[in-house]
Amino acid sequence: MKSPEALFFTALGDRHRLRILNALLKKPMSVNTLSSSLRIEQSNLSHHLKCLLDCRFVDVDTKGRVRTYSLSPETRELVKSMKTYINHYDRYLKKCGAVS
Amino acid sequence: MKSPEALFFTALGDRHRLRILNALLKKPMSVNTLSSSLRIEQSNLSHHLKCLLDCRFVDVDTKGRVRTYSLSPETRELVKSMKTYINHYDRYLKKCGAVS
DNA sequence: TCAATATATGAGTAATTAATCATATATATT
DNA sequence: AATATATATGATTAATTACTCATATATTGA
Repeated sequence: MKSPEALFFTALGDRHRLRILNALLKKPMSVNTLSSSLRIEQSNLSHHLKCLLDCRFVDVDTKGRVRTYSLSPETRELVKSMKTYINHYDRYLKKCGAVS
Repeated sequence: MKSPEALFFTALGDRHRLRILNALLKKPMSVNTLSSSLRIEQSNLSHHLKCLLDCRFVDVDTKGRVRTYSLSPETRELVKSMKTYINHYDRYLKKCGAVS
């Protein structure tokens, strides 16, 4: 079983989940809105949202049958501070053959 | 193909690679030393080191046939600042069924 | 030069993670 | 109550990533 550290990075190391976080950085959104604006199929999206919610990277607010997801305040900070680091490694990352 | 962001997290989202970075946080080490102290088989270790080196998470210094790996200064900062975030999500991470 | 030591690499296999599909649940509307 | 809409979930399959094994390369010392 993975360590919390590895789980943390694994949970964030997915294209769709990062797109979701970036979208929520702008404003809270329902599943439907996320699905159509990011072009991620509903069921697939729900699985990713579950992962993000389980880890508390996002919060959710339910109104009737609409569920609106938002970034948790900590995650907002995290995502922003990550960007500066990623910027630094950016041009090297694609050279790592181990991950693709 | 993955975005630089996703590559960044994927490269870090591996148990062994994180153990390597944590070990190098203390002091630079040769492949041999890393292999025996972390109990990672030599060839497997080399593959992980290649990944970390390609991404410039580590630097290497070659003296004869001994190659000594060290944390790049940026990575030292990164690893430390990550720990505070990970601490916050720690108890939730294990609940994410999507990754194991 | 030959053997030994340290490390790296490529290819194949195993393990993990993501996507898909069918279906379930819950709420709202008629 | 019946239907429609929004979202979630479990199981299967597809894709990605890690591990292993055999072998390669490079350096050192006899």
